[in-house]
Amino acid sequence: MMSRHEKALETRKRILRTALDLFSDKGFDRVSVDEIVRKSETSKGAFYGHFTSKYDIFLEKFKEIDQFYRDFQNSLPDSLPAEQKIRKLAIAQMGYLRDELGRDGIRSLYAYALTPSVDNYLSDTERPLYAILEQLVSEGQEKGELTSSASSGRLALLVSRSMRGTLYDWAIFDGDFDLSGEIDGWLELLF
Amino acid sequence: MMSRHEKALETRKRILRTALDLFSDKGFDRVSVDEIVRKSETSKGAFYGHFTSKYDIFLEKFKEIDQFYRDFQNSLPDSLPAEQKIRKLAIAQMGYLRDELGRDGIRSLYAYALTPSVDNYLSDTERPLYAILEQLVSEGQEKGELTSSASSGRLALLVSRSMRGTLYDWAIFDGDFDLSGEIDGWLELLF
DNA sequence: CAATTCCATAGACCGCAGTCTATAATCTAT
DNA sequence: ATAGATTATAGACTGCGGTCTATGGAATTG
Repeated sequence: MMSRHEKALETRKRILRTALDLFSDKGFDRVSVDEIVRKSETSKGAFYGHFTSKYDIFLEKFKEIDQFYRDFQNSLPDSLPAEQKIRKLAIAQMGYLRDELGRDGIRSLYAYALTPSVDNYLSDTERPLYAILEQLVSEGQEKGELTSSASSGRLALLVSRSMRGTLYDWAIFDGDFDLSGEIDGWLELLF
Repeated sequence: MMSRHEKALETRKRILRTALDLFSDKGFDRVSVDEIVRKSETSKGAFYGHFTSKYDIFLEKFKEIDQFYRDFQNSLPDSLPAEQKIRKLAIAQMGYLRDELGRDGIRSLYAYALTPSVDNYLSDTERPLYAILEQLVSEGQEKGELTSSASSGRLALLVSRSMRGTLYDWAIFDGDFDLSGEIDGWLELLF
């Protein structure tokens, strides 16, 4: 027999699975919570017992990107100048987001981050992305490849802001430019 | 006697007035269309007859900024280097938006721009802001003050993207930095 | 094993933006 | 002036994300 707790985990998993399938199938905001609940044969009560919002589920998927960042960082050859590393990371990130979330997903994520009084993921400076960027910037500053006119933390923030700005524009301009090329040209100009 | 048309304009004005008052009073998303309709003694039918959405009303106000840009451009002394002009414009813009829309307003505007299939204002490259920026960039390029490694249109786009990125961050980071200072530091680094 | 507590879930319900339909007042044509 | 077309408006209605309440069965306690 299954314990109450085990059954609950099972329910959670079924909701998550169904939701992510539907999202990737129809796009985030063409899927309603009622539909998720119906298809997973659960209920609103179960849904909101396990997740704080529809977007919360979405974040589960988005958080995979943290692993992607870590893996990518490890795959970078040590010999590369820091500037190149940062640019490569940015390019890879853009490709990843485009393929995994798509314009619709980015749009939903960025809109959600604007919801008031929500601990949104984008503004969480504890994300691995910040740590990785800061480390790369520090490295570049030590080697004298990057300006030291600002702290590594600040430069990392500015780079991440560039990424957000580019992704935001990509979302509002209907994705009619190449994300990777755009961030690359941008960082080239910046450095 | 008032003509049908005149009465309609009157209704439109009353709705607009009431809505903007409520917005500035309580913040955009703490005001419901029902409340606007109740307080202006009209109806949903009237509301959506005159405006395509709740955000549409909001844009009416936002469009005032176009005049602000034009006025500001005219007030800039000719002698100033183009880079300085751009920075001054950016700083003034940030101050204006902070005071006129506030973090709440910016948040709503930026979230709305992400709504699918909406002709949003932010991505409208016909806005005066683009024309002004492009002109200033051209000027700087002619005088050799700015790089010519990219077209004036492209540089203007990148500057405007910087503004959006900064405003977006301001919104998601709870407005806990100084907008004007931030964009100034940013552009300084960029140029 | 019986009594009590706890908690995952079902689904009615709420407030919201936006749509649809009916209607009454005005405008146009004869 | 009257009949018919047009249109601004009222308000019922829909679909949505999210909340609240009730309940049945598992966990805990003696």
